[in-house]
Amino acid sequence: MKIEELIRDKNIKLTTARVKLLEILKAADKPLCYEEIKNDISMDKATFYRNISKFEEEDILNAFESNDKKRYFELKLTPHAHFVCVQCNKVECVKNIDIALVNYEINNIIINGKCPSCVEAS
Amino acid sequence: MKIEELIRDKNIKLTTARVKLLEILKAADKPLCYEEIKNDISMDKATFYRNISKFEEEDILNAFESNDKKRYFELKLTPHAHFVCVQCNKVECVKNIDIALVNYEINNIIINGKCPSCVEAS
DNA sequence: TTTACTCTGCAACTTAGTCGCATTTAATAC
DNA sequence: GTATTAAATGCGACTAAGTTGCAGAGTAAA
Ligand SMILES: [Mn+2]
Ligand SMILES: [Mn+2]
Ligand SMILES: [Zn+2]
Ligand SMILES: [Zn+2]
Repeated sequence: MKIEELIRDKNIKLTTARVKLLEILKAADKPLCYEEIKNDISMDKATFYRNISKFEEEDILNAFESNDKKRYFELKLTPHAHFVCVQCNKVECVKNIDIALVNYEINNIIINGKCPSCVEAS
Repeated sequence: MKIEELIRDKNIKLTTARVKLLEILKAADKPLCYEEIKNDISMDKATFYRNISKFEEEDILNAFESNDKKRYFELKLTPHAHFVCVQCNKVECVKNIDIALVNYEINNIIINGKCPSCVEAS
């Protein structure tokens, strides 16, 4: 999946800002928030969030609210769950978990709790 | 489980504000946010959140961040998951879902997606 | 290269939740 | 009961992630 094609397939314009943003998200091995991305992009905060919204509308990415009041973003590739540590706020991908709810449409599963190192430390 | 005993078992003072707050949370059949509670309590917003933090420290309640950027609170009784609709922001309890992660400690499972009525409407 | 429309940067704004501080209240001791 | 002390409260000011309005820049198609 090439980034440029990903954008052209959708109803949005191909800009350098968008390509850069999608490249960063594609290279990431976990969901990222604005704070983690801002130093690697030149676009303004408002533009960042407007582009994120566009990507959500176009069904390119998934987002969820973490425990630290920040929103985390990840490209919609293979569906999987996420773990968020309520102590150190680390975000991890969790494959191999499957949940089904009849008549519901599931976008994301977030598991809140303590990660192994925070469990051990407490 | 009587509210007064619940407080006395813990290392916090028994105040009318706390009793009222716990009664509301106990009577609720789903997690509630400050906005949904504020009209039924007389305590200040700061006091509300400070009490919620105390309850969390004392392991009386669970909290999670919803899609609407509000934090939802529920007494820690029988463990179960929660569904949050990304469209109408409705919060529901979901029993009968069980997830285990070795070496992790799970507090809460939040399923994000569209509820049946929002699925139908779209 | 013109035109129409989208995207962008900037600055001002919104809002759930937090913090500092002076006052009140609950719990314990006398 | 009254005194003592530490915790709880109300108020107003503050924080910070994210949003919005607007004017100018860039993209796509003709
Ligand atoms: Mn992931
Ligand atoms: Mn519940
Ligand atoms: Zn952790
Ligand atoms: Zn819904």
